[in-house]
Amino acid sequence: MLLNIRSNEAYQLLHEGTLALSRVEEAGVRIDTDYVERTTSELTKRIDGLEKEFINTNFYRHWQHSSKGKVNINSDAQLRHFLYTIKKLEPVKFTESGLGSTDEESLRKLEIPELVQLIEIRKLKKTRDVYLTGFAREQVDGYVHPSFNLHLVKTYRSSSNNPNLQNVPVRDEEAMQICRSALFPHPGHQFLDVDFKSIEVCISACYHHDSNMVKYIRDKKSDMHGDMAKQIFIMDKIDKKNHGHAILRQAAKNGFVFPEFYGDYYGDCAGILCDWGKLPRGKWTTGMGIELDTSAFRLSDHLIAKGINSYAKFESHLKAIEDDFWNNRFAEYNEWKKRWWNVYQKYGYIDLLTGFRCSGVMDMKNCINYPIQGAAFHCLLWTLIETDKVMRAEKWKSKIVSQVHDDILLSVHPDEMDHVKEVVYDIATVQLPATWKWINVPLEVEMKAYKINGSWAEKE
DNA sequence: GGAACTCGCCAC
DNA sequence: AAACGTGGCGAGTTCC
Repeated sequence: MLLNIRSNEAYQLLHEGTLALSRVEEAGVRIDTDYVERTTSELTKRIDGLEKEFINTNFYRHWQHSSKGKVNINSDAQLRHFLYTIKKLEPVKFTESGLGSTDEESLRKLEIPELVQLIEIRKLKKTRDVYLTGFAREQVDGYVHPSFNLHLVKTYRSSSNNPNLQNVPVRDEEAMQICRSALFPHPGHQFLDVDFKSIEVCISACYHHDSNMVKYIRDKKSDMHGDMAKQIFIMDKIDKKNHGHAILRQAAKNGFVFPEFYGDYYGDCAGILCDWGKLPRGKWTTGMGIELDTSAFRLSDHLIAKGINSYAKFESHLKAIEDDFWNNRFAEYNEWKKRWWNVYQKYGYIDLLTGFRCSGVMDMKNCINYPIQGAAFHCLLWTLIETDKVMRAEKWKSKIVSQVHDDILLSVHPDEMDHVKEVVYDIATVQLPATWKWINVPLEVEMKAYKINGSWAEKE
């Protein structure tokens, strides 16, 4: 990756960031090696059992019978050949190089029970082989010391390896429990997680200054995702305390707002939202899709009542919303996107607000996303550097132990907890915006403490 | 026979 | 036409 540094300040950020992250690496994260060993062999037993079950199915026998040599159930190539050439099933999607996909989504959509078993085996193997054995391999005297790199990523974000602590499962409850139960703060400490709230949305506003977007960020009573949920699901109001409303708001956020910000379009959003809501691609009738308030009231009932009774109608509904989103609600953001793309096409590069330059082959989505992702991460990096300075000056027992894009993980001595929180809060929300004058919206952080001596799976 | 590579998948 | 960016693994292929 070409590091193109355009200011002394940018140089200084990387220089100090590298030193601060080397201290994070040195501090390390404690691992319970007995737990890792025990759990690895438990997982192996479970995987062996599941594989025996799988091998006893007619599906597997057919697969083996159709194959020249011994079937390797871990081989996507062999599975692909069996499903799409031997059984002549129609792939639901294709890989980059045009082959039938065998990823989880594809296997689920084929609705073959044995493939669900295979998905479970894949998941457990990944948990065991990538995470648990990775931790065991990398640990030295009961601590892992992941590298945090600042020179590898073309967006000027960071990356992590040996082991990678930036992709430890969290959304999948079972995988999260298994992996994060291995990782601990320093003895007598507790983890503290500091998270910038919607930092990429905030940083995007620093580039485009869209007045409606700035209003959404500044006005705590406004609710962008709630407003989009109202529009997408045709509702008068969204009450965050109502469960049915809350899930619709979440769907609007993950199925429309973020995809649109990243450069996706209404057609994909329709697919994402219908998959999420368990609605089919064709005509909709009563009683379809996920439950809203009660089991009697389903998503299709709600949408049909609003005049949307098919996938096609929902898609054109989203098309109109997208049009309103970019040409009305966030028209200034949209103008910025066009200007930014023109700048790249004319000069061959774009500059981040933090003094770094992105060049090379980029499409329009890259041009929009790189500077936002990079500068957002630089807010985190600046916060980490300044926290590290205070930590050393005041000789804290507490340490910074990890970092991922908009999130800092500390191992905190309980006596220092209140002070650490205060210092980090002040650096992130007061000192940072005061230092980088281009930050034109308030920044917020959320802090979550974990149990004393508790693993990374045990929130307080 | 092993190193180095690509692909596909999947975790964030 | 159609989601940004990573790291790491196993399978399979190619090269020496």
